[in-house]
Amino acid sequence: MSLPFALASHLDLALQTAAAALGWVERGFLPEVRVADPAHGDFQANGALAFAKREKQNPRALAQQLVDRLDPSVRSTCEVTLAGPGFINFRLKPAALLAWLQDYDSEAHLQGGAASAKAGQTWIVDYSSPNTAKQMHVGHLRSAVIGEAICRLLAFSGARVIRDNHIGDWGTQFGKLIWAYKQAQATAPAALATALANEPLEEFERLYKAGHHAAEADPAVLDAARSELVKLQDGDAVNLDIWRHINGVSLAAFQQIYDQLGIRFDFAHGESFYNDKVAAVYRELQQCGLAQESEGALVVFHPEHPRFAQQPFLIRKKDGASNYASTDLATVLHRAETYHIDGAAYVIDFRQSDHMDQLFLTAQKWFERTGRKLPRLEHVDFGTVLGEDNKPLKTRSGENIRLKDLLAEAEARALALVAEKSRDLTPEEQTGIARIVGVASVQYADLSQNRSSDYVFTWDKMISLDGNTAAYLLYAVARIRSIFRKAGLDPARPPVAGASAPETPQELALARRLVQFSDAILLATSQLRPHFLCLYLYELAGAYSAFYAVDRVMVDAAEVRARRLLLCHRTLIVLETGLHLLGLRTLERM
RNA sequence: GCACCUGUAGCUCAACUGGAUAGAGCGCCAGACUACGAAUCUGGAGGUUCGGGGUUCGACUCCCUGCAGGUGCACCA
Repeated sequence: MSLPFALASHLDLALQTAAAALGWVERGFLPEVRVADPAHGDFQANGALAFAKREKQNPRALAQQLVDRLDPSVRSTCEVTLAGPGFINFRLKPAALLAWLQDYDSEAHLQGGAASAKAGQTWIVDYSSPNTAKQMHVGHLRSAVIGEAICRLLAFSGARVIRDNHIGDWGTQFGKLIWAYKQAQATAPAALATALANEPLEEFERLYKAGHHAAEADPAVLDAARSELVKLQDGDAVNLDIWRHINGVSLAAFQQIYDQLGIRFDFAHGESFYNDKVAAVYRELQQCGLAQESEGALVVFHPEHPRFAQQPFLIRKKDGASNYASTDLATVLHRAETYHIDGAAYVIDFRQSDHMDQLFLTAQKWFERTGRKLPRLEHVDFGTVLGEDNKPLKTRSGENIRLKDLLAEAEARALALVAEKSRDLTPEEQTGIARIVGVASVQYADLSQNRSSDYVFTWDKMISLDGNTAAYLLYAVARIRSIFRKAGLDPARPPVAGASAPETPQELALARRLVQFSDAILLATSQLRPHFLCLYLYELAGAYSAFYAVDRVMVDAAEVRARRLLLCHRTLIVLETGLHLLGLRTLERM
């Protein structure tokens, strides 16, 4: 017996075939197969209900007809029952569970099963995107963490994924910064050189603040700063050098954070990259009648829209300068033409929803009028990270919390816990474990929640080992690995020959959870919501812990031992695969 | 003022986009280690899903309306 990776879509297909024989497909019948409450079965099909409603017929009778036409192979793997007003329930037989588990025996095979969903597609993911000359702070966390998980989910589903860090490297902050830099160079060059050698990004940040304050106090400074900006934008060699220096330093500092989070971009095409591409945007949008002059600026209105009929999409400022609307439009075009993308996911704060809506609407009309094919554009929005006072998370003094400090504190808290719980490990081992647990906890706390809402950042809840946390999942992984280690077995080659089908309630519950991996992947990927995968992994780990508590693995009966080792091993690879998809690192022991 | 998001157990969150008896964790109560890691597991109590209407076999989910909080709305991204 061999079973497909995605059992739900397999059942879906079988039902569609049966429906076609009944002539229902033309009338719009959809099976609607989904994971069921375990009390009812493994999967359920609800389609007969909606169809019966439209056809004004008895849903239960229609469901019965469907079941009668079902291919016999379905009945050989599932118990099929009718329930309630017309639900069709499917419960996999133990032998079928075993067959699936035997087939999907490695991360590579799981991926092979999942890879058909987005095969042949190219997606670009636009995430993280901090501004240069500033340190990354807690406000940059979600885009980076969620964006990385989405990249991995898309790639796992078979897409070619391009990771683009759309950094803010062309903002107005550079005028003040360059002015202050030149000031410092003129008055205290040695101190400047030392500071830049030791903590370059901190120094640039300090310079920016100095420039900002000076400009506020003295209009002459403000003018000077503006003229530095104009010189930069006109290509002044000295200012360009300073600007490059700032960006280089910034990217290096960002990369330290990205290394901790396991992120590596394909490129970082910031706003400056699109400098020479915005003129074409102005020209085309005017030519196709989308853009118009208003109050000296170039804007796009959308007359059919309740808000954007009045609220302009401002693509060129009255002083002629570009802004992020212009560069974002240029970016859409560049990505579409250069990479032939099928879709682009913008992992950006919900506060920019208006901007994204206007961008997408404008791009859609622009592409339509110029005969281009528009890729799917998705705003993957997310809420704010709040402190326990339900206000945006800040330090006690009201500053943004630097991401560097946040991750360091997570590691420190994890270390305190590891040192307490795992006294038998060496200090080096404890530190290594804390590094992974700390960062994973931060990542998981963010990912496990529906990204649409704000979330409250609580140290205790995050690092704690109870509930839906990274540590709970990592602990489950460590316990499985521990069994193999103690038994002297290689988890890469588990001795599972002769395994019998799952039998005890806990074995069955665990096996059922395992075969639903594909559903979790599909759900998380199709909606670009990693929390669905988190929820699944948490439930899987829970099913494993329940199994572990009741069914001893290393028993004498060979067949029982083999099937329990099989369950352990498959749980291990699914947990690890899932955690890696979320961007987390996993552990041997903790 | 207009628009968008959010409102679910004391707290933090789920509920697969209209499906079956709204589920978890924390906290609280009661249990389980001389066998593979108790950082665990098993039970229990806890709900007018913000209020009020409506749509239908069926609503946390869709529509209308009110309330509360957050966010955005012409040159910063």
